[in-house]
Amino acid sequence: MIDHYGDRPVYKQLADILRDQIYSGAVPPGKQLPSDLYLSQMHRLGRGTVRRAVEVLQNEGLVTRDKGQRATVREQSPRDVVLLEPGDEVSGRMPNDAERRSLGLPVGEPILEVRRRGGYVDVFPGAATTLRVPSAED
Amino acid sequence: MIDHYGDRPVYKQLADILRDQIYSGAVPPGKQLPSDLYLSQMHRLGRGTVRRAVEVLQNEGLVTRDKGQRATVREQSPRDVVLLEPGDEVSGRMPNDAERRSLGLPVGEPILEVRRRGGYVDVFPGAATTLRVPSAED
DNA sequence: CTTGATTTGTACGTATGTATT
DNA sequence: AAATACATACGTACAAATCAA
Repeated sequence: MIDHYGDRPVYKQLADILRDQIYSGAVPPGKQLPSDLYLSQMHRLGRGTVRRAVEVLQNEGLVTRDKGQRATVREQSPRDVVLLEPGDEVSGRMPNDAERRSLGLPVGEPILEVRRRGGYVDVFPGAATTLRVPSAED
Repeated sequence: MIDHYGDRPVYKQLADILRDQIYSGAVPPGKQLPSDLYLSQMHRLGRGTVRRAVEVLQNEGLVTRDKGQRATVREQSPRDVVLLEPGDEVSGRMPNDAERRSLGLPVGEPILEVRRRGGYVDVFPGAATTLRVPSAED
């Protein structure tokens, strides 16, 4: 239940509820969350508050949102495997808006940045890429 | 200038302006952005629209926000170096709210997830960690 | 140290436009 | 064509943290 008098903001409480439903499988990948209107009536909240809650999940990479469609639970992306080389250095960061568009990334997906020995840098979508350190078998 | 009649939403236009000021060094790391009130008057926008713009930059990891303080441009974190091993696999994702708190991560910082050969998983803050593939010198 | 001003955070409501069903 | 649903943008109000005198 939503507690309007507690310390935790209402929109985070709703985000917690919806996140639990996703983690538990009650709303599995590919399925949609209820509409803004339904959630706002169900929990007696303003629509803006509901939207903030869903936005939290979007920024966590759990759901995608498209205009006119209800928020959809993200499926696990098929991962490209990229082999790393000795001396490579990996870090993570969020893309800016232009990068996200040019790489076709959904909101909530980070970038893996690989700095190669030569000095140049490769970027990969964080949730759709596995960077692998070669072992004897490779 | 903000174009109220263009296709690009106003809050993204303002985010673009502020992002440029950060990238260009006009507002360097450690310095603060102008207040909501200043920006809303300067650009003739509602405060909510300004806050959405700054939120964009927060989710990109460019600024941190704390109640009562203006948004601050993030400094480059000192990076811990972690050595990878043969067979390790690296991917990236966003933390959920609980993870972010327990790891002490700012909003907009992704997690680097390292799956080790043995099967267990280590997580590191994406912007404060360099994962290094050992080379001959190491 | 205390007070008052500034500033952010949350939550509500309303309205309009646009995409999907 | 109509109903549903999301996206944007405005406004108001109050609480809480910070800052400055």
